[in-house]
Amino acid sequence: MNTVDALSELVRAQGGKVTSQRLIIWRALADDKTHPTAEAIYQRVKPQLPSLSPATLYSVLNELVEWGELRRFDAGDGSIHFDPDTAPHAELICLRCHRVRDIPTSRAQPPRSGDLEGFRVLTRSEQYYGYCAECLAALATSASGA
Amino acid sequence: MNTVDALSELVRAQGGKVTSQRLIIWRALADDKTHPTAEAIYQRVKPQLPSLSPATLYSVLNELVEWGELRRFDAGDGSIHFDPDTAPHAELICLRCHRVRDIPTSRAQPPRSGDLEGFRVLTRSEQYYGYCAECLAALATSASGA
DNA sequence: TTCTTTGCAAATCGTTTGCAGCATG
DNA sequence: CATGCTGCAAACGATTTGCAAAGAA
Repeated sequence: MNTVDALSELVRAQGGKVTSQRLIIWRALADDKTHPTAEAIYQRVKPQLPSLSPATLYSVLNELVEWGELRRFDAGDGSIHFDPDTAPHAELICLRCHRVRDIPTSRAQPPRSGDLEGFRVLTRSEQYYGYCAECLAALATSASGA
Repeated sequence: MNTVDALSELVRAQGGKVTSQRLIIWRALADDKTHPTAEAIYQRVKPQLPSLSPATLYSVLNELVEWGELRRFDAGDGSIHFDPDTAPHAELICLRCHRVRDIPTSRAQPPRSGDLEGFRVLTRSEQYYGYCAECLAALATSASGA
């Protein structure tokens, strides 16, 4: 995600307004590596902005996603997770306990531009789905136990 | 996604039953490259199984996801999309019109196993978010027009 | 002042749940 | 025959909507 200053300019350039709600939500997201859900972000921001309505939060999150500043992904636990980290990395997602862990990705090779046909890429997302060590153990136990 | 035969064996190995609902849904998904939503799959299967309840469809889809046979991802249009294609490829997703297009990925390099700490990877997912040519044009128009 | 954004609360809609009957193995 | 699965319909919960009031430019 960009800096608060850069986002402010972006909003103004679009004829929008830099409100305190936007500022507080942007700051709450800065440098976040926890892949929070909307609910988690809400709880985090609430103390600084007790009157914040969920509708506003969703609206701000959605615009960040549309600007390519925030990434939204499905961890399979029924709710959507957000990630403001635009540095190249991948997520390891357990299909059983739905925990999410970041891992480095050595390669940051975008697809050949010839394949893109005019598409402008803003963010990339990479996920590895499988089972974490704990769940593998649990599955092995239940399999032999049954 | 695996073949119907392989899935049948997998189900039986778990003490499950190969029902006609599972078979029909599996077949409907085979070789699908359209990234359908649950709703789209429902409409596709309905004619062959008019009594199918959404609950059953979701149940079958969810177990496929947990087995690593089906991939689920967020295209930002409010509903979840599915993809049975396990061959290495990436999706190009437009943040404005939410259309999804497949592109080849030359590299299929999994992360160094040292980083995985016992995690067993079943499927990988790669998405590029941005704007398609049409939406870029529309954005340029509205920007100059306003 | 003007026009975007907020907050509220109700509405929406995709998805899940609980349970009785049914079909598979 | 035993158990897992299905269909139904209600419940659920995350996200969105509409509108009047508030605040940024």
